[in-house]
Amino acid sequence: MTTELSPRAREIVAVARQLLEEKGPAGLSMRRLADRVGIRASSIYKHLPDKQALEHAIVSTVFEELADEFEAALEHADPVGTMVAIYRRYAKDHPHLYRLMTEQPLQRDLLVPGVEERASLPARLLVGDDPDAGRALWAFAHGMTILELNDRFPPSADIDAAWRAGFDAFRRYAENAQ
Amino acid sequence: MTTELSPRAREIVAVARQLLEEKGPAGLSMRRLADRVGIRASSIYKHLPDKQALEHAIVSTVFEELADEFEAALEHADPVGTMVAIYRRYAKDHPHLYRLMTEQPLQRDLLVPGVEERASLPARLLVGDDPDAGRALWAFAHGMTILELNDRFPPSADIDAAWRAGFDAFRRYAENAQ
DNA sequence: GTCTATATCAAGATAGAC
DNA sequence: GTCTATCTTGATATAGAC
Repeated sequence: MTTELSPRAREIVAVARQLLEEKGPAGLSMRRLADRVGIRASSIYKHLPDKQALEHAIVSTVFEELADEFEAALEHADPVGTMVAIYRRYAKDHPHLYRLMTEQPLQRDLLVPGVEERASLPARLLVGDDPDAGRALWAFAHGMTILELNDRFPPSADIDAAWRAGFDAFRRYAENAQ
Repeated sequence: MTTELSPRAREIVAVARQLLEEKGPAGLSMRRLADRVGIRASSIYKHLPDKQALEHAIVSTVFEELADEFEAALEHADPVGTMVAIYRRYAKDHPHLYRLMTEQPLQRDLLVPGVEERASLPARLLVGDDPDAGRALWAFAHGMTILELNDRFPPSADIDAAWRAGFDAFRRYAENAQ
């Protein structure tokens, strides 16, 4: 459980997160992590059971960070647009974290309880009271984000325009539903 | 270049594809592949320069297969709906192939020339003459697909309904644009 | 075009001393 | 809570004989 992490474990997780952001998933090995922390790889296992736990602890910090930003966006004039912009921005600034967070099934019992819900609650508020449309919008945002990260759009593509088109489609959908 | 693959190389690629589908990316090693083919790992390098080339050869076969299915869908009454259904279905039936195809930047010079375009041409036809909306729809479809594969929707989510909501949003968007 | 043999490197994880 | 030493497993890839 990430909830009961010791202060020392939290330090290690913070270093691991930095390492991942810098070097990518292949760069996050227990040995390299230990090097940065200044201890031996075997010592990490005194603080965290295994690599999976480490990764999920990192993901928890990301969820918390995103949730904070989303909640702050509720104050803005256009919260929906702001949150989508935050989402896109965050992925661009932290591509490896974004991948870690989305590119694999989560083991939810390894997360800090509640963080996933906190980070997804704003998304559920986006499209009126329609959770299905909310998930569809999330899928669109994730699709755009990850396809861009993976360089899957042709060089000629106007990615901003694609974001606008999809966003408009969902906005109109939400308006007509009311 | 995948274009100039020898018949023997093609056999190896076909076995590799099967292996990937069965065991996932971690299961696709040169050794295991060689085992299945009935030769030694080192012999593979007489037919394919490296693993990257092997993976891109597999991806090319997938593009071709998908393109064929998409083009056949043009005959249907509702080609748009049919293609989206094909897309979703294909990913569900071949999750590892789908991941291989989408979860990394492609090195396009390693693909059979033209296959990517063939597979994406139907997608571009979906939303009128608006390539931005077409890309947005693709992003939506990919997002839904990969989030479902990665088990990222909560158990309570009605995934069919989310597909419908997003699809409706884009359909209405396309109708209003005309 | 296949083989044997090997280079090279890396990973996650554990045992047990201190 | 840290260490040394080690286990176990795996990978991609090359050299050179046949």
